[in-house]
Amino acid sequence: MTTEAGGSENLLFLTDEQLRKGIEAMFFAYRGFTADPDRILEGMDYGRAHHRALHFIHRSPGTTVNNLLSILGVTKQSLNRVLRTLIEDGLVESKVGRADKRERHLHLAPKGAELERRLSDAQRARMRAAYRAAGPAAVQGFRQVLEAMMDAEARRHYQSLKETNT
Amino acid sequence: MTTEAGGSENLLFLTDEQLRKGIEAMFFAYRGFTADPDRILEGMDYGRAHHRALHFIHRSPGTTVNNLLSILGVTKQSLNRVLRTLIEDGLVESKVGRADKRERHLHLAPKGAELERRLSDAQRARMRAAYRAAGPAAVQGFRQVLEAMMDAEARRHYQSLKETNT
DNA sequence: CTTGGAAAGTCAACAAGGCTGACATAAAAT
DNA sequence: ATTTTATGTCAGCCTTGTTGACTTTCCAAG
Repeated sequence: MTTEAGGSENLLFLTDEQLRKGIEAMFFAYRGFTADPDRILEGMDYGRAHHRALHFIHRSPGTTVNNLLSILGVTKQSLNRVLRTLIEDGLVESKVGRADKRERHLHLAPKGAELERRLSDAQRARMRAAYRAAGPAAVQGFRQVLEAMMDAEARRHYQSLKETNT
Repeated sequence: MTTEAGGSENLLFLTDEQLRKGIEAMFFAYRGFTADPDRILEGMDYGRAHHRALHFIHRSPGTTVNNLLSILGVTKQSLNRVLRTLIEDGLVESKVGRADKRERHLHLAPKGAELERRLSDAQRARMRAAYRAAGPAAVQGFRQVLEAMMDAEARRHYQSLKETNT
């Protein structure tokens, strides 16, 4: 109980209003976050679910379907629908595992890598602009709060994605 | 061009890897952000869309349908489906405008206020925990980056929502 | 070697919540 | 008097999530 009603700046900002404002920030920002890729995808036969699959296959080449399922947090039926079209259309390659032939290892084919790059470029451009506008200290705080907001399992996945330069 | 390739800590962190990590943080954190209210709503006849409507009606009592549409960024048909059930079930009251009788002004009825509070309590609890874990400085950065990530119109809406104590 | 169970895939059906288009009504504005 | 605005509603479609049932493949333990 070191920080109960003492009102160090540790607690002062935790009013309901402040928390609601944070909630609204998440809501509005997430819309912006998805807006650019969504615009690119509309008209194509793909949607946000395809984008997510491409993103994580790009990030973890050779990942298995099961691993991808657990990262994305959807059912295999839901992912399969998305993955099937990506494979059929030649954006993703599915290779039978060498050690365990039940597993499928997923890689981006050139077409998939190209679409992923287009989507990612757009999304990173917005993220870069936001980072620049807010500054380096803000970015650190941004990441800290988001990480603390994740469920434990999501945080595990998040942390295990490599980052070359923190 | 004061900060081009100079590598002050202004730009060093803007590698693609860092930006991707930010993108992933948004993805995983948003899942956590919606998880608790979603759990409360499952089994009820309501979903995330109902939650959003309740939230913003609570925040702006007496708001019109058109204003709510513009905040939520959906079509009137989509909102109407949600709003109709909330009104029929007695969670939301729709009052014909006094000045302009075409408008409907929306308020939470007691039942609606109670559900909104349950949902908000859960969501605020997670936000509070994340804020506490990350600390006050991080919170400021979090909000700055999110605000910079919004589309201009969303930012307008965001900023016009009152906050008693920044 | 057989068998249990994990990994993957598929089919069917359904729900939430987006969307468009068309149309109706009331009231305000011109 | 006419047009525009705010709202509501019907019908139909799409994406992306869900459950449940079932099959095939194949590793690994008995």
